[in-house]
Amino acid sequence: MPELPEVETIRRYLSTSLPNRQVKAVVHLDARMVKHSPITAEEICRRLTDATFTRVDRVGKFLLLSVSQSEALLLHLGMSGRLVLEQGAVPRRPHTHLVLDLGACELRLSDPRRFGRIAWVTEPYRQSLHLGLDPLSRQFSGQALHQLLKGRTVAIKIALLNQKIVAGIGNIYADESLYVARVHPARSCGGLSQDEADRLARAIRKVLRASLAHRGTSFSDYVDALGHPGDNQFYLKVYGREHLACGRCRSPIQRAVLGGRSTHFCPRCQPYLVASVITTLGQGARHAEI
DNA sequence: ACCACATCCTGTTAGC
DNA sequence: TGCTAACAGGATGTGG
Repeated sequence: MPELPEVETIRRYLSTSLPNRQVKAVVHLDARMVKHSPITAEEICRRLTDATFTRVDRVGKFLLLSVSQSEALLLHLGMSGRLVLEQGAVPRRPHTHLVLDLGACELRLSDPRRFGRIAWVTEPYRQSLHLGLDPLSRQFSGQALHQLLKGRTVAIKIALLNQKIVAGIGNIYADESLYVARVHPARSCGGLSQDEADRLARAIRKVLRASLAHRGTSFSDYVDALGHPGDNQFYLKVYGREHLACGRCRSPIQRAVLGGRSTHFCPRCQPYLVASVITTLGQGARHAEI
């Protein structure tokens, strides 16, 4: 699933190859992929035709292919989206929903499950997308995270998936980050201490940066803009590792369902009860015995 | 404001 | 072996 590291890997390649390229023609655009767009698929085709890309940005898991100071093509890869630059002679994959003729090559978006999205956006982008902090931005810190989670009751895993709080984390990196931070995924997010929020913020950055260095996680569909898979799936510590030994304590990794999403964690390294509560319970038990 | 749950979609896999 | 049903999940919409 393309999350921040995967989308950023694609962005880095496209930002070296797309700017100054002109769209000779919109060869194909499936209107079913155009969602929450202020203009129709037909109008998107009109604005793209003969337009020249100026820059490529990422906001959370969204890609923004700008054609001017204030207008951009917005792409989201959903679950199974692939965005690749290919020669026109290369056969198109099934479920290809967008094809832009760039002269020397084609930019193609395919997405079997169609959870992705194509839209047109105008400045200011970030406000219109209602996204929270980018975890790789300067503003993201343990203190900022603690503040964002304060007063909420949802499980921390669910909060991390909420793009309005932090933008870019998906199911894989939520589980990986909580494992590194040693925080149980079902803990109420508002109940995290400042120290735990600090650990979690550091873990999120570490996990995302490591994945970026491995050019993303290719668990099922993800490939980069050249069609190559990433390597980070070989470095996952909990995701997809149910029943396998925890790398720290050898306990079997557990899988649970949280908010309808499969959730992987080490029950020993990520205790549901924090140390201070266990101490209190212990004292209570002693009192009870006396 | 916050939260739980349903919805979209198709390829893959588990189960009978 | 071959069919059907369950499962995977990001964002959004609805109802509480």
